[in-house]
This record gives sequence, structure tokens and C-alpha cells, in this order.
Amino acid sequence: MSTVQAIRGTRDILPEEVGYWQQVEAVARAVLGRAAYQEIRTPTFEQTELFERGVGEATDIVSKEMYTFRDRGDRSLTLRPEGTAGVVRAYIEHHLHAQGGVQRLWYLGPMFRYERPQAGRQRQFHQVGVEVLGSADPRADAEVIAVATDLLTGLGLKDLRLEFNSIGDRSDRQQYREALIAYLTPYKADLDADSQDRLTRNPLRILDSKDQKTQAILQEAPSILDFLSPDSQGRFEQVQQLLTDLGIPFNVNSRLVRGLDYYTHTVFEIQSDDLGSQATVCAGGRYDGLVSELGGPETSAVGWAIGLERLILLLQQLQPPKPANLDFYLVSRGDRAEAQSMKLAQSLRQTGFSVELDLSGSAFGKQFKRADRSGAVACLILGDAEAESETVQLKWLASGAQESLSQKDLLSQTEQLRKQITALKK
RNA sequence: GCGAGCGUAGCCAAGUGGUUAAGGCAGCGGAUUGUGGUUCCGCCAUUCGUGGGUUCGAGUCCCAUCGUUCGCCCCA
Repeated sequence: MSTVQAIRGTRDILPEEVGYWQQVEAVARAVLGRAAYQEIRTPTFEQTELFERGVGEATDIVSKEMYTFRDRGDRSLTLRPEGTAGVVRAYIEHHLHAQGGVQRLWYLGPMFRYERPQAGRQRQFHQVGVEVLGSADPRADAEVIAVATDLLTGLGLKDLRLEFNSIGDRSDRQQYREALIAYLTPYKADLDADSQDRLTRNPLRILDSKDQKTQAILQEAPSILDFLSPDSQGRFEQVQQLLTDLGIPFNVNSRLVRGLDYYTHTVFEIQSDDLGSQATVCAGGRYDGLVSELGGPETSAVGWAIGLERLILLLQQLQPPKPANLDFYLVSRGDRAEAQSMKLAQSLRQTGFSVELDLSGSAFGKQFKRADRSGAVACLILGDAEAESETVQLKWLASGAQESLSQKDLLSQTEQLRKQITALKK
């Protein structure tokens, strides 16, 4: 094939699908706005170092999935693989912490990871995310989760599970890590190959192995929850209580760990069974160490990200595509009529109607066929006779009823027309 | 990075080594030179992702390559 194609792992969102995206964006704006989150837009690429430090050099994202390149000034740049690092960078750079209080931010945009594409996974994908910076209050943890569930249920999604866990602070996790290694080492030969490898590299990740034998061995493994300090334990319980008070069901899952280095305490995922093997549609948690890690002041923070492609996959299973939302389809034939049709279309648009003008110049029969398919509520007909008398035929496409009126009247009866059209759109 | 499946028109496809590549949807033209959603007729792949090979003969078999899908790793 000699024609140029979209890059592997990227895709075009065509008009027939874009309605879903607009819907998601509208609901996200509304829900986040109501909770006093403010939108922030950061660059699509950053210094490579930001992600190495922020996401963690040992993570798969940084070690093998980043789109990193050198620019003409020989700087190492990277297409952002996630949103948090850039937001935190901006927070520090613009001294948003100096404004005092809590910063509630949200973002939406494309992210890039060099991975093998499959269902619900692409190389360029989109996330909407929130970050609450400057609060260690457990209510912040509960709030971000509540906002996420509002967003998802606001789109009509059901059958979602909230998996919830605490991975404690660094020292809790360090002790647990040692205990887990001690427990698993005698079973090493029985673990799946990947997990054997992870035993030294990243033992916590063994917990969510999909291998059955490994999972059987893990039945008796120590739980992170037994290693939480009293403070960590207290936080964990408070967040759970708040979720219960809010009526948000959750499932404590002590096997839940996250792939990014910066998480502490609260971690959670919202999952669906309708996504194939990529079940997680929303994931997040607390990251109290990240801001200082990136050179800012000690700052508590919590946030999440939602994968929009996965979200839209769910939405499509639930809703048929929305039909076109057109008021008028204007058909015309003959020089004078065609000239008038142009002006009539424009005038109607200026009074707030949506109008599609048929440009084909083909026989009326063909134009009607297209009018019918356009999904318009009404068809306006302008031929030689109408042009002569400066009238227009107004045909209601559902009923077939047709009336003749002057173009002047059509443009002056906008109130009444509007009402009739809205009534028919239902 | 690893494993498996699949690439025939804009879309869905039949085709299982024998030569003219079914059918459906959509589109376009006509029946119907000013009235749609129904119906009828006609048109729409010198070629089966690409390159090479096997064969008298390849969309069908083999190899490579690209793309795609699903899974693993990992992640939203």
C-alpha cells in the first residue's frame, strides 16, 4: 500500500463517533466545574527528566514506553506518557502553592506510550484527570473518588467496581516488600516466569499476576494491610468511612498495587468487565511525595486519570449513536432559486436555525432523498415558481405535510417555527 | 519485547489449486425533466495488503514484509 496511513496505535475519530467525545467532555466539564475544579492545560511534551523523576525510572512506562526524541537544540524531550507530572511541574513553576489553600485542577488531552496496541489500548490515547494539591485530609481522597463516580454515572455507566486499597507510606511498603519476598522466595520455582523476574525487581507487582498458580501461592501471602503504621491504618479507615457515608460502594482489595512509583496510602481503580483484558477505566491515588521529589515544597496530593478510549468503548455499548440534529434541509433548482436559497439558508442560520443547503443541483427527487437521510426536521423547497414569487415550500419530513409561505414570513415567524421544530425533535 | 488469529470494493462478505472473482449494504444513473423514506432496472474489484517463491495454472500453498485484531508484559 503506497498511501500514507495513520501511525500504528493512533486513530482518527470520525464525525460519526465524535459525538461520544463531545458528550464525555461536556459531562466532565460540568461535573468537575460543580466540584470547583479548574482546568489546566500543559504542554504535550516536556523535558525527559521530568518523567524519569516523576513517574519513576524503574517503571515500564519510563524504561520502555516513552516517546523520547532530541530536538534541534539537542535537548531530550518526551511526549507525555501521563498527565500528573506535567501538572505538578506547572504547579511548582508558577508557584500555585504560594496562593495558599488547596488547588483543585483537571486536565484533558492526549498521552503517548509506545506499547503494543490492543483492545482499549493505543499509543496515542486520551485521559481526563484531576489533581488535588495541598491537602492531606482524607476528605480529599474521598472527594476525588466521589467526583470520578459522578462523572462515570453521569454518563450513564453501570456495573463498575471500585477497587480500593492502601499501600501505606514508604516505610510501611518497605517492610511489606521484605515480608513478601521472604514469603515468596521458597515458592520461587512454582511462580510464573514473569513473577520470578519480578521477585527481585518489583515484588509488589506479583500480587496482580494473572497466572493461576501464582495466585494460588498468594492465597497465604502476607497482606499489605497488616503492615500499615497506626497513622496509615487510621487514614485508610477514615477514607473508607467517608466513602460509606457518601453511599459509594467499594471493595477493599489488598492485592491492588499501582505501576507508578509516586503513589502512597490511598490507591484505587474503577473497573468494568466489558472492556476485554483492559478492565481499568479510572485509576488513581495519593502521591504525597511527588511535589517535593520534583523540587517543590512538601505537598500532599491526590488524583486520578480516566482513559477516554476505554470510557467511550463502554459508552458505545450502552448508547446508539446520536442522530444528526438538523432543523432544515434546503433543496433548490434553477439559477434564481439557487441564488435565493443561499441567502435564505444564511438568514435562517443567523436567526439560530441549523440549515444544510443541498449543493448538488440534481433533480428534486434526488435532493429529497438526501433531505430524508440528513435527519432534518423539515425540508425547504425553492424552485422556479417559488423564486418568482419569493415564497418557499415548507415540508415537514416526518408527516409529509407541506405548506407554502413567503420567505419573509418564514424569517419573521422564528418563535413559532422554533417551537414546532423542538416539539418534533423529541 | 513475546504469542496467536486475520488482511477479497467505501462497509459486510462468498470463495478450500482450474482460469469470466458470488451476494448484500452504501453510492451513482434511470423508471419519476418539482416531491423523500417502498419498488424496479442499470453501473460500481483488469484483481484479492505488498514483495518474492512453488506450480502448466495461485485470492486459494510456502516465505518475507506491512497492517490489523486478540492475549501476555504493562497500563488509562
